[in-house]
Amino acid sequence: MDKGNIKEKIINAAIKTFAEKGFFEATVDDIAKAAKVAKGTVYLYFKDKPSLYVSIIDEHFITGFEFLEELRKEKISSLEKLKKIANNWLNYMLKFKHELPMYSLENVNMTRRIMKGIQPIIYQHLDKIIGHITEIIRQGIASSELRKIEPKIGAVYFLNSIRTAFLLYVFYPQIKNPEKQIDDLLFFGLKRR
Amino acid sequence: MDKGNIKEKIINAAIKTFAEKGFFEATVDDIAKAAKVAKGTVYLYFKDKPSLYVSIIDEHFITGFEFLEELRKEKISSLEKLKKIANNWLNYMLKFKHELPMYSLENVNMTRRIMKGIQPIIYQHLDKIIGHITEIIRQGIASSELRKIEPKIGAVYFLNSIRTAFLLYVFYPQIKNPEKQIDDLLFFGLKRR
Amino acid sequence: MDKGNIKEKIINAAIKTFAEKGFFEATVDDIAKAAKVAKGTVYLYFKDKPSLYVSIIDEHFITGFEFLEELRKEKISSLEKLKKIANNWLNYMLKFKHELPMYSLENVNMTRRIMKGIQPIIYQHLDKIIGHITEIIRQGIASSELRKIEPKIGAVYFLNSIRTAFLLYVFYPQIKNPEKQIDDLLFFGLKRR
Amino acid sequence: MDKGNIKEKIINAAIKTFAEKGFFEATVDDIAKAAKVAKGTVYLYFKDKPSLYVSIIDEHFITGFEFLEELRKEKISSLEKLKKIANNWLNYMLKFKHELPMYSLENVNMTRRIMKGIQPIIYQHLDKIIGHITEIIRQGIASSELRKIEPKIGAVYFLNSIRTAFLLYVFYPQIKNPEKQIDDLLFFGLKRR
DNA sequence: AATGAATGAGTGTTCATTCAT
DNA sequence: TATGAATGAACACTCATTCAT
Repeated sequence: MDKGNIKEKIINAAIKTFAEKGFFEATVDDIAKAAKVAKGTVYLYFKDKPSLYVSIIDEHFITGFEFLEELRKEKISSLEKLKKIANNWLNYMLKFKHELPMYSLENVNMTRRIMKGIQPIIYQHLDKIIGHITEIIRQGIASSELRKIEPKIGAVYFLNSIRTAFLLYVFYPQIKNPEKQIDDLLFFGLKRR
Repeated sequence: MDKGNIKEKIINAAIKTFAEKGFFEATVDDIAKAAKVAKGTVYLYFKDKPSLYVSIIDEHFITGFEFLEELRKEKISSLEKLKKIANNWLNYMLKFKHELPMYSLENVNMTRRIMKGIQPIIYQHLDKIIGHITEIIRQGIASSELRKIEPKIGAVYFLNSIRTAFLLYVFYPQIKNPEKQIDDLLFFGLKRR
Repeated sequence: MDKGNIKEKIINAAIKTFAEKGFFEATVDDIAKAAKVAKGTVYLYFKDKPSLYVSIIDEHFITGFEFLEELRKEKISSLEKLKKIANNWLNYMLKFKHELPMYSLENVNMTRRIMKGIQPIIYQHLDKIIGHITEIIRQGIASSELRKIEPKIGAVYFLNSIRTAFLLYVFYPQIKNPEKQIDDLLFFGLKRR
Repeated sequence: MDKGNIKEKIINAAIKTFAEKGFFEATVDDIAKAAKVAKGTVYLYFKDKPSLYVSIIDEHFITGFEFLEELRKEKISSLEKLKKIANNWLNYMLKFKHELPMYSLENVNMTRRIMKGIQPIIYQHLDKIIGHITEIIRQGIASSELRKIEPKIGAVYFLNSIRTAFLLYVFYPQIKNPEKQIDDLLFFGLKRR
C-alpha cells in the first residue's frame, strides 16, 4: 500500500505537471516536488521520464477500454452505444481537458529520440479503440441503423466528431452545448435534403 | 536573390528538421547544418528559435489565406466551395504531411514558457480561417444548400472532417481514397434514412 | 560541514579565478574546475555568475563591517581608530591584493546589463563603510583632534589615502613602507609650515 | 582627410560606447553603428577590439602629457603648478566622467588574455605622468614650498587626491565644491595643530 | 526504500573577426 | 576603400540521471 501510494502520488503529480507544461518543459524535479517526494524516488518507480509519461497515457486509455468493455455487454442499439460513448468521452475529455494535448495523435509524431518508445504504445492503444468502435459501427450497418460505409472510416470519423465538440467547448466557450449540433451533423450531415 | 536564397534555405531546413524531430528536439545546430550555413547565420534571419518556428507556420497559413481569398471571387455555390477547399487542403496536407504535427491545435497547447509567443499567433490564424469558412457556410444556409446549423460549428466540423481524411491517409494507408467516404459522411451523415 | 565545504571550495575557487581573469573572462567552467566540482554544482549554490561574484564581494565587506563594529566599542581616540583602520585594511588589502580589482568603485561602473545587479550592492556597502568612518571623523572633530572639515569628505579622503598606500606597495614595490609617509601626509598635509 | 575623418568618427563612437557599456559589453557592432560605418571598416583602422580601446586611452593620456609639457614652461611655483594640474584634471575628468572607468589602474588589472596588451601601455603612461608630478614635487621641496617627503609618494598621493575630489563629485553630488576641502586636506592634512 | 547533492552532456545565443563583392 | 553577410568558437545555464548515505 505504501508503495502503491507513492507511485500514485507521482503519477498524479506527473499528470498535473505534464498537462500544465508539456513533456519537454515539465522537469522531473517539478514532478517530484508536486508529488512531495525526492527526485530520486521517481526513478525507483519509473525507468525514465518517457516511461512516466507513457504510464499516464496508459491510465487514460485503460479507463477508455474498461468503458468500452462494459458497453459491449449492454443490450442497446449501436446508435445508442455511439451516443453513450460520445457523451461519456466528451465529458471525460472536458474533465481532463488540461491533459488532452498529451493524447493527440499529432503530438505523438513530434519527436524522434525521446518519443520513440511512446509513439508505438499510443498507436497501439488508439488502434484498439478504433477497432472497438469499428465493430460497433459494423453492427449498426448490419442492423440497418447506419448507412453502408467503410466501418473503419466511420470509426475515425466518429472519434473526430467527439474531438470537434471538445474543441468547440474549449476554444469557443461562448457557443453553448455544441455537442447537440455535432451529434446532429454526425448523424444527418451538412447537406439539406 | 542571394539573401532570399539563404533565408529560404534556412526555412526549408527548419521545416524538415522541426517536422522530423519536433520543436524541442530539433536544435538550431541541426537546422543550420541541414541548411548548410553556420549556426550564427540562422540568427541573422530569425530572432530566435521560436521565431523561426512561427515563420514556417505563417507561411502555410498565408498559403491558406490566399487560396480562400481567390475562392471568394469565384462564382460557384457554397457546396462547391467547400468541396474545393476540402480537396485542395487535403492534398496540401498530404504534400506537407511531415510538418503537420506543427499545426495541431493541441500541440500548440503543449508548452507554457517557450510557446507563449507562438500560441496566440496560431490561434489568430486559425480563427481567421474558421471565420472564412463560417461565412461560406452561412451563405450555403442562406441559399438553402445546407441545413440550418450554427455556421461556426459547421465550420469547425468541416475542418475536422478534412483532418479526419488526412489522418486516415496517414495512419491507415491501406484504405484507399477515404476522402470520398468522408465527403459523403460530411454531407449526408452517419445515419440511414 | 560537507555542504559548507563545497560552497567554500567554490567561493575560494571563484575568488582566485575572478581575481586572475576578471568577471568577464572567468568562465563558470574555470571556477568549477578550480573548485574541482562539476559546472552544475556551482548552480546549486549560486543563482548565477553575478550572484557568485557578489557573494565574494560581500564576504570582504562583512569582514570590514565586523572590524568597524569591534572598533566602535574600543575606548580609544578617533585618531587612534583611524590609524588602526588604515593599518588593518592596508594589510588586509595586501593580503588579498589579487582580488582588489573586484572592489574598485570604477570597475563597478564598467558594465550596464550584467553588472546592473552588482553595482547597487557595492554602492550600498561602500556607503555604509563611509558612514562609519564619517562618524569617527565627526567625533575626532568634536574632540578637537581633527581640523574642522566636512566629515564625509574627510572619510572619503581617508579611504583614498589607504588606497594610495596600497597602490604604492603594489606598483612601486621598491619604495619601502610607504604607509608611514602616507600617514604623515594624511595628517599633516603636503605643505610646509 | 577622409581617412582621418573616418578614424576619428570611429574613435569618438568608441569612446562613447566603451564609456557607456564597458569594454566587454560594448560590441564592435555597437561602435560601428554609433560611428555610422560598417563593422568591417573598424578593422581597416584598428587591428582588433583591444587596439581600439588602447587608442582611446592613448588619446586622453596625450592630452595630459601636452598639458604637463605646457606647464613645465610656465614660470610659476610648484604649488601653483600642482593647483593648476588638480584643477585642470578634475574638470577634465568630470567632463569625461563616463569614460573614467577605462583609466582606472585597477581595471587594467582585471583581465589576462584580452587586456594583456592594454595593461603595460597604461602602466607606462601612468608612470610617465607620475614622473612629471614627482619632478614638480621635488622642485617644491627644493624651494621649501613643500615638506620633505619622498617625491614619488607625494606624486601618487597627489593624484589620488584628485581622484578623491572626482569621486565625491560623482557619488555624493549633494556635497558642493568638495575640491576646495580636498585641496585644504591635501596641503594641510587632517590633524589639528 | 528514500533522499537530494552532484554530475556533465547538451543547447540557445552572442559576437569578434573574416572575406567576397 | 568600404561593406555587411557569414562564420563558428565560446559560454551561461538546464536538467535527466546517478549514487553515496
